[in-house]
Amino acid sequence: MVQYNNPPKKLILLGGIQTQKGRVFLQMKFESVTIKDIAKELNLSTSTVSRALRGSHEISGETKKLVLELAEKMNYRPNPIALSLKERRSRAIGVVVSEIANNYFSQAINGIESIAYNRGYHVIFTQSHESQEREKVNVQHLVSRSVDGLLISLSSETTDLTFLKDLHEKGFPIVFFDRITDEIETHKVCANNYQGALHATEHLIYQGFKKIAHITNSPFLSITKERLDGYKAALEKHNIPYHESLVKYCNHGGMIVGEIEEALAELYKAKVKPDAIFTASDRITTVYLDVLKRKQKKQLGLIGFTNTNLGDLFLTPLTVIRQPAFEIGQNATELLIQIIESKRPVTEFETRVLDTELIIRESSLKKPPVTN
Amino acid sequence: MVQYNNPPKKLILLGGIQTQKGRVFLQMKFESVTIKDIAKELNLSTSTVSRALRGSHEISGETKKLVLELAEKMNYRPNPIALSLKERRSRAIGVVVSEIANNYFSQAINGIESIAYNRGYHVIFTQSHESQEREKVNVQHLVSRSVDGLLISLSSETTDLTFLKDLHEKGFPIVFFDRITDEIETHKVCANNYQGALHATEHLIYQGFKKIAHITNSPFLSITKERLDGYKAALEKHNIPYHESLVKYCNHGGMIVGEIEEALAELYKAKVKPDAIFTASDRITTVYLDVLKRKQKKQLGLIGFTNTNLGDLFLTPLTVIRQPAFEIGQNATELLIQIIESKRPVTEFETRVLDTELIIRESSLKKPPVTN
DNA sequence: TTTTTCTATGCAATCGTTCCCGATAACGTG
DNA sequence: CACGTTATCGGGAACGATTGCATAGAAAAA
Repeated sequence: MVQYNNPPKKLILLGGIQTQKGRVFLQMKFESVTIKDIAKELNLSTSTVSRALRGSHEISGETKKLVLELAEKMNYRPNPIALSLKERRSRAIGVVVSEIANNYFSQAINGIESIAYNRGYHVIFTQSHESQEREKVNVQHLVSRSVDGLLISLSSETTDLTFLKDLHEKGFPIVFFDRITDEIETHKVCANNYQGALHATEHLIYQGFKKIAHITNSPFLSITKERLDGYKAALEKHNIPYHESLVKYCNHGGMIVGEIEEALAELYKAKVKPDAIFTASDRITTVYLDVLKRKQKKQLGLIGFTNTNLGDLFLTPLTVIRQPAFEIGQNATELLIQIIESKRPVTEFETRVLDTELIIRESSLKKPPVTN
Repeated sequence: MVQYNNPPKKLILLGGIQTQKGRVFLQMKFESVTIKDIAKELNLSTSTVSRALRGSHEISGETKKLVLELAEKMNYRPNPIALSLKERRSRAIGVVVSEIANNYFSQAINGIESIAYNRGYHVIFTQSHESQEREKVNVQHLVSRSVDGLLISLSSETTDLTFLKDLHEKGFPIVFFDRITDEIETHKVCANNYQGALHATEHLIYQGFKKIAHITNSPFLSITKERLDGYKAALEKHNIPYHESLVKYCNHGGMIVGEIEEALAELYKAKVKPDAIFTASDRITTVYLDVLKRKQKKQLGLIGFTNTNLGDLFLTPLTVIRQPAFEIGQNATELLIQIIESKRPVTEFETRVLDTELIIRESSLKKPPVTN
C-alpha cells in the first residue's frame, strides 16, 4: 500500500474483514479514494479540493500543487456515478441491436465503439433477439440507467413504437441505424438498400436470369421494404414480370432456421420455378446454402446481402452485397453525440444513406463452374 | 400527460424550453419522477415513501396503497444511478474481450448475456483490440463505473497483470474466461484446449499426415500454451518428431493479416515441408485459406480451432475444433455472480474446463477430393 | 486611517435514495 | 396510573462531486 505523509485515515481493505469505516465484509465494495479523503489529509474543504482538481483560478498555486500531488499519489479517480447523479448525464450511450453474433452488427458495433471511445463515451450493448418485448425492456433499462442517448436498430417484430416516440418527444436523443422507421423524426443512418437491391437484381438479370426469387426479412422492417422496392424496380426496368410467389418473408429475420427452410420449400414447389435467388440477409443466405448442400439441390444463381468476409472461400464463391457496417455505426454515433452535446434542442434531422458494395463472385454467374 | 388528483408540482418538460424547476433547456435532461415528487404530492416524507415502495412492515397498509398507486400512476422508476451511489453496487458486470466481431466471442457474449439478463444484471462490453494498454483503460473505466464484477479474456499482448492483481487483492470480483492466467487465483472457465489440440493433431496423424505444422497465437496466451502442449503430446504419443520450425506464432492473434502471411511463407520455404496444418484461431484459419486461394497454393491437410458455422460451405469443407463458447460465457457469468452475491469473501476457486467438439469434414482427410 | 477590492477558502445545497434514529401516539399491563 | 410495547411516521445524514454564495484576511485605493 502506498505510504502517505500522514497515515491514511481510511484503509481500502483491512484483512478482508472490516474496513475502518466500520462496514463489515458483506457490504464491502471496492472502496476508492474520494475527494473527501484528500481534503481530510490536507485539512482543506472538499470544495477547495474539487476546485483545485479542476484547475480553478481561484485556488492558489501552492494549494493546487499540494492537492494535485496528493491526488496523484493516492491514485484519485473521480467517481463517475456521483458525477452522473449530479450532472444528470452518464457519458454512456446505449445500443440495441437484434443480435451481436451477426457479421453486420458486430462490424457496426466496432464502428460505434471507435467513435464513442474517441469522444469519451462508453457504450452499453443490448440485444433484442428480434423480440419487441425484449427491445422495450432493454430501452427502458438503458434509459433508467441514464444513458445519454440511444442507438437503435429495430427488431423484426416491432410494430408498436409508442415507447420510443414518448422518449423522443421528451427530448431524449435517439438515432436509428440500419432498421429505421418513418414514424419518428430524428437522425437516421442506413445503407442504400434500394440501390443495393437494384444493382443486385440487375446483375442477375444481366447474367440472363429471368425468374429471380427474393427471400427476405420481416415485412415490417424498413430494410425489407427498401430492398423489395429495389428488386421490383430492377424487374420493371428490364420488363420482367413480378411474381408475388417469388418473394418469401422470414418474419423472425432468419433467427429460426425452419422458417427459411419453409420458404425455400415453397419456392421449389411453386408454379413459377426460380432460376436465381436474391437473399436479403446474412443468415438467410447461409442457411440457403446449407439446405442446398444437405438436400443435394442444384444451386441456383445466388446473390445475397451479407457482411461475411468468408464468401470467397465457399464451394461456389458467393456474390454479395456488402454494407458499410463499420461506417454506418460510426455515422450513427457521430450524429447521436451531436444531438447529445447540442446546446439547443435539435429540430433539423438528416438521414445518411451509405452506398453498398457489390462483390461479384461465381455464385451469381450464369454457369457456375462447380455445382453440387 | 397523465392527470393526477392534485395538479402535479413538476412538469416533466414544458414546451421544450423550460421546466418548472427553472432549468433551461441546455441542462435539460430527461427528467423522471422521483421519490420526492411522490412524497410532496402525498404530504409524506421521502423516507415513508421509500419504505412504502419497498413494502416495509412499518408502514400502514393504507399509506402503502396510496404510495404504490401514485407511484404507478406517475410511472415512478427508481433511479439506478442514485442507487449505485448509495449502495455501492450497480448490478452491472463488465466484460473485456479482444474483439466482438469474432465468432467465438460473439457467441460467448450471447452466453454471458443470457445468464446476466436472467439474474437481473446488465452487461457492459468493451474490446481490447489485443492491446494491453486498451485493456487496462477499459478495466479502469469499468471499475470506476462501479461494475460489480469483471469478466475478462486477456489480450494477446498482456504480460503485466499487476493492475488486475491489485483489483483482485482488494476483493474485486473477477472471473477469467478463455484466455486465462495462472498469476491470479480466481474462478476460471475455458475450453479443454489441451485435449482439443491433442485430438485434432491425432486426427491428422491417423489420416497419415506426418509433418504437421501449427500456426498459433501469441505465446503469452494460456490457450496458446495449452494447445501447443496438446499438439506436442499427440506427436510424442505417436513417435513423431517435434520440429520447432513447424510452429509459428502470430503475436497479434491474427489481427494483422501480414503476420499470418509471413508465418505461412516461412512455413512453405522451411526445410521441413509440412503436409498438414493445425491452426489455432478463427482468423488464422480463414486467412490461411484466403492466402491459399490467392496464391494458388496447394491446400495441405487442415484442421482449425474456429467457431464459425460456415465451415461446411467452404470449397473444401473445413474440419474444425469447436469450442462451447456460449456455455463458457454462461459458466463464467454464473461464477462471477456467485462471487458478487456471496456474503463472505470467496477463497475457494474453481476452474471449469469444457470439452471441445471435433467436427470432421474434408479438409483434414488425406486426399481432399477438391484441390485448388 | 478607512474603505474598497481581491484572493483564497469554507459552507451548504444539490442530485435520488436508503436507513439509522427519534418522535408520537395508541394501547396494554401490572 | 405509570410505564413499556408497538405501530407509524419524519428528520437528517450519507453516498461523491460540483458550485453559488459568504467570508476571512490582505492588499490596494482613497
